[in-house]
Amino acid sequence: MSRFAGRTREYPAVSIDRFDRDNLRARAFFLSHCHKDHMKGLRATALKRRLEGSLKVKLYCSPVTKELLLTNWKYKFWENHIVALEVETPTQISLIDETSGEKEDVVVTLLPAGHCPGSVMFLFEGENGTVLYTGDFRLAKGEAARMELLHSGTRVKDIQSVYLDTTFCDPKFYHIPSREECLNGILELVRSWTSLSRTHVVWLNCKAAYGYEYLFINLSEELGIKVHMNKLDMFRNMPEILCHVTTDQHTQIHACRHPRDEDCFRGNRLPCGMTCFNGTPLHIISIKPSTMWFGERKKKTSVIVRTGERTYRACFSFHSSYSEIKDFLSYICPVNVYPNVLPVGVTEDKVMEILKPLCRSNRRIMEPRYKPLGTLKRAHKRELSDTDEDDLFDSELISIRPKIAKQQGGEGRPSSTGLSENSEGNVNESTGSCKGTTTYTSLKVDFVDCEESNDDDDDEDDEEESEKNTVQFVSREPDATSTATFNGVTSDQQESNANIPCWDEFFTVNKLEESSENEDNIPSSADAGGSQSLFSDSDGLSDSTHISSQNSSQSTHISEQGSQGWDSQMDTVLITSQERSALDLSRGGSRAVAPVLQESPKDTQLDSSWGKPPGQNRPCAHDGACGLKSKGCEKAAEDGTAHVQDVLVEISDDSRTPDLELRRDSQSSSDFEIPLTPDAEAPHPDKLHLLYKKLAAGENIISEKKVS
DNA sequence: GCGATCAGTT
DNA sequence: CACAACTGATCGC
Repeated sequence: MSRFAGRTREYPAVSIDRFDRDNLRARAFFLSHCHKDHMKGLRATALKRRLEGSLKVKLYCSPVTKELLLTNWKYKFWENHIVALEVETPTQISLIDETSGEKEDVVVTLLPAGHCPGSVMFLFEGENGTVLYTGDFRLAKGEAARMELLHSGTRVKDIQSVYLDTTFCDPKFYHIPSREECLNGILELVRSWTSLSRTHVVWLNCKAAYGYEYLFINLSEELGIKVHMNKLDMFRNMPEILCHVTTDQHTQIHACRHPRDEDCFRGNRLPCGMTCFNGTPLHIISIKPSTMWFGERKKKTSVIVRTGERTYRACFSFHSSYSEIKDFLSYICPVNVYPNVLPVGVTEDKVMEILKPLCRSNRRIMEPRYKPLGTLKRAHKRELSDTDEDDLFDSELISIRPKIAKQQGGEGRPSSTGLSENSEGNVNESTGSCKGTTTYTSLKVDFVDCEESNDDDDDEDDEEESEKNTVQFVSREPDATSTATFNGVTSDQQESNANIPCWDEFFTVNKLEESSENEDNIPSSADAGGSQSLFSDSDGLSDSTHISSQNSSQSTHISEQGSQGWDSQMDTVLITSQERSALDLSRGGSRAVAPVLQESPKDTQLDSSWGKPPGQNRPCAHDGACGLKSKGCEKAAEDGTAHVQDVLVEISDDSRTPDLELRRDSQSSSDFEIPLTPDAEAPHPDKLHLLYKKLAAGENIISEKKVS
């Protein structure tokens, strides 16, 4: 949940995603997306009064968000006070204080956030610097690099502060399967079930919130089956969504809800009341989208987990994973970063320990003396602000540009973002910065899923036993060791940074190494540390993932989980990924698996999944709607990375309980490689080494590689 | 009675 | 596990 209090330090005259208390005095309001936790106070009487007493106060949001908001009668009163701003279109807004007449201009740009229909990030540019408020977002690795408006010429804009969605900013959420992978897993499961007969239907147990639309669209497009919903008037002006959903209950895919929908399901009834088709009882399975994550080392596993005789859990995430967050932030490389969310059980200090190393001023901290290095990386004008800490802005900002002193007070409300990073800081724990982090380690914990399968403690009671057979995955990856590290963050980051050499690592490797065990969290740099391996790369292979794109690949596979390994009874299993190939499949599984589905349409589409439905390219809503830009999609297509290779489905006994085994190729991808820095070329390991040596010796190397 | 908050559920 | 919502109880205006 967002703990952002509504205002940024730089532009306190605007309130974003919070409309209560002091925010009522804002000169302009911004709404990043239509989820309740970002709409606090939006329909309160205090705000209504505020609107009545003003001619100028407006609420700015994307066209899709406006549509979704106004469709709800409770927000109808906003009708004459909302201004929809086109996505990716810089717009100047004058912030006028109606009592004093004071005016301040800012240019705001909406950037697609990939969180739910209409979700955007807000980029503010004005006298107090450039500020990015991300709202909630899910952007794959490299996505920031593709956003033109985050750049100025070939470089990333000089961003003063980023107010970041840190929902999964904890090493335990290191990897979350890509949208493509998740979508394909669900698609194949739904396909295998619904193809058995007209009475085999699927209930998508989705939460009452926007964000699943791209799933519905894709299932409908691929299978030709519309998705049943309770109502769809909110999409009346969004044809690309509307044509894939229906209020007709006679369909095989349902996403309808009922207050007691779980009970309905247990009684073999759909939430909408359907129980049979032409007199024949329905065979219903439920698929519950939920977040599944994997620690750095264990990135394998299926994106679908069977949790009961007729129940499945499918991986689905509205937020970026830890590695995606780090990739995003390190690419932006702002002077300051403020977390909008604190992951459960994580303190602000801990989050800041992770984020600060990815910001400009901090780099200094890590290697104070070698400032020159910094220049190596980015040509920006960076100034050295030093104080990393406290004054986040002041000193630095000032140096950079004329900034207004005023706000300090503003900060007063710091609650929201926390800020004071250190001030309060307790920091300490770890002292050694990096290492400290390591602790998180709970590596082992990362896993997740499997448990359910085995024990099933929780959820579904009923069926447990049967299930056992089902679930699966798990596997472990043998070597993971060092490699993993490397792949993980490190590579990402590097990629994102356009292969910028990492000086720190060069010098810190050793230590890092030691800690390697837990590395996940090590600050990026640290990861990089692993870089040695980078060079050697040998191991890298094991996971190959990183290199190219990766993530997708991993996703699916197995997970380690030492605990129960596969032996358990899984009949199903699914694996995926290449890696798997590496492993031998011989798993002790019990039953044979019959390949049922042939290949899926290969290319078809994953891409479209998100973005725009292929067929239609109507620009509008969807950018917002889907969040992702088509560009990305296309790119994926080009790479040809994303495909589902084959799927195996095992139908265990009767048709009713299909165990599915899906095997997917890892290559699917979600990410493609993208050179982040346009002109940069990948440094050759040897060269890098040389460079570092020179640098260490104080020699000049500039001419050589000037990045960007 | 409405709204905000909190705990518990899903 | 988490998210985003919903439900119900409590408290205050």
